[in-house]
Amino acid sequence: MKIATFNINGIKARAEALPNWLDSAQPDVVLLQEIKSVDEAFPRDLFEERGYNVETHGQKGFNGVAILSKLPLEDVSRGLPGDESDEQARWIEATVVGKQALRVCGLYLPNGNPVELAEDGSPVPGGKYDYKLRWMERLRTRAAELLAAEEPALMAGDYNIIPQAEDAKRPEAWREDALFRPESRAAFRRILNLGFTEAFRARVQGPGHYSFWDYQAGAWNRNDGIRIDHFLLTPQAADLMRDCGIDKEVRGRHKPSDHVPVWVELDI
DNA sequence: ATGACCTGGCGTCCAGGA
Repeated sequence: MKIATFNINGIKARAEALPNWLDSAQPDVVLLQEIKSVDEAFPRDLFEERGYNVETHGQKGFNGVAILSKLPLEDVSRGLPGDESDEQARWIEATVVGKQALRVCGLYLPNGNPVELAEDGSPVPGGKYDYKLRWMERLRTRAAELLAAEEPALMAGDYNIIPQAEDAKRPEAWREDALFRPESRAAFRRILNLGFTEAFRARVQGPGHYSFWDYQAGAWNRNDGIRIDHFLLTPQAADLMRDCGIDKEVRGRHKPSDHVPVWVELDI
């Protein structure tokens, strides 16, 4: 089973590029981020006519996540638990029903910029960086529950986290950025250290592997990228992993998103 | 050498992104 994550930066703007990629890559399951659409406006037909079941968790203008699956989806849940007042659409999960069940969670982790810190170095409450770190605390809680179930499960999406210096072409440029600051990376490691496998780094070592290139300043042409889209696998899912990769060439196609798809192949 | 983008929205500029 091939499962992909893809931050599409607006479903309307990707109404051609996304189906084209689906037709060439043939993923069984796709976790989408930044659909930037309400549920009613999501063009389900584009995907249903290709044999996908569609589940969305949309929001007007910003954010928004969705799941496409050629296999049936059950027990769909929308919104990251832990804060009833959080109205941002950044989390959706469902069980993919095949020979063996697979729980998939799609996430769009807050960017966190601008970083606002108090004099003691703590994030200013109510600020965007504070929201990011608090969201990651809630993510850790949900992650621990997934591990406790001891079943094949994964959390994939746009984490807005550059895990290590080798995951950026110019790490020094990101030193003070919410994507690379020590608190952000530590929060990511705390989740990993619960017992997840970061799929890409289990397969590929070394620098030069990115999943995002800014539209500005010719970042793509200079390969000035960062790796911020990740797959975290429970041990039961990691044991099933056959391969993992990044569809880099998608960034060079017509009217691309600024992110490219990342995928895993599971023996399930 | 320098500068440089894209998306959605009660829109023709703004907010948000990374």
